[in-house]
Amino acid sequence: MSDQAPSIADAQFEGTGYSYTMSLIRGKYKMAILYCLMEFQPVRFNEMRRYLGRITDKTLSANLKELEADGLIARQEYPQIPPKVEYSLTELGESLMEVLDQLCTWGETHMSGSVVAP
Amino acid sequence: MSDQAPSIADAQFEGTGYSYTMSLIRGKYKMAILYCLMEFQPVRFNEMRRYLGRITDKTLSANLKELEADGLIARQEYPQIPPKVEYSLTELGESLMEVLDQLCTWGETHMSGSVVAP
DNA sequence: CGGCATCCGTGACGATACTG
DNA sequence: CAGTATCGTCACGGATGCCG
Repeated sequence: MSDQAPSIADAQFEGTGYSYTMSLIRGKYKMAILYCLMEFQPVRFNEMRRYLGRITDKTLSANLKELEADGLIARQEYPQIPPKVEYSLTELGESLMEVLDQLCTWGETHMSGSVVAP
Repeated sequence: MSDQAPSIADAQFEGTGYSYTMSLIRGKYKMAILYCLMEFQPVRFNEMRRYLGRITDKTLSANLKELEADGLIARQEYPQIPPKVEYSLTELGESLMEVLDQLCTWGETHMSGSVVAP
C-alpha cells in the first residue's frame, strides 16, 4: 500500500538508497581511493599514499578498513619480509565505480567555468 | 612525454572531474537537499528543514548558500509579509541529479544484502 | 613496508536566542 | 517565515613516533 505520490510532509531522506550510498563514500579520500583502485589495481599501501598526496598513514589505513568492511575493496596480504599488501576492488566495488565514473564525467564537463590547463 | 597509459607514479586525484563533483556535494546534507528539490521543487525553507530531520536553520542556510553559489540551485524570494522564499534546481542542478539518481538506485539495490541490524 | 598509538587542530554541525 | 548571531561539541583528518 501507500503507493501514492509522495508528499514532502512525511518524506524522509534517511533510509533512501542515496543516503546509503553516500555513507559509503563519505570522507575526504574515500572516493579518491576507489578511483585509484579503479585505474591502477592492484595497488600497494605506499603507492596509494603517494597517489593521494598528503594523506597520512593513519587516515589511509582507517579509510581502507572502512571500505573493506563495507565490502567495496579487498585486501590481499602476503606474509613475507618486507611486508606486502595489495588492495583491489571487489565486484561490489566495481559496480559502484561504474556509477561513480559518471560523476567524474559530469564534473569534467561542467567544471569548464574553471578550465584547469594541464 | 608521450600519450602512454597513465602510471600511478605521477597520477593525481586533484583536478579530476571526480574531485570537482565531490566538492559540490560534500557535507552531511548537500545531497539530501538536492534530492529533496528533485522530488518536491519548488520547496520553501521550512518545508525543507522538516524534510531533512534534525538540521538546524544555520546549517541549512549555509548549505543553501553554497549550493546557490555553485549554481546548482536557484533562490526565488517574494518580498512580502510573511516572507516567502522558494528554492529549486537550476538546469545545472538537474543535470547533476540525473547522475546522482543512479547512486540512489545503486544504493537501493545493494543495501539489502548487507543490512546492518541496529 | 605496512601499519598502529597518541596528541592535537580544524571545521562542520547542533542548540539556543534574536531579528526583519 | 526566513533567516542571523553566538557558543559549544565532536568527528575527521594531520603530525609524530614506534613496531613486526
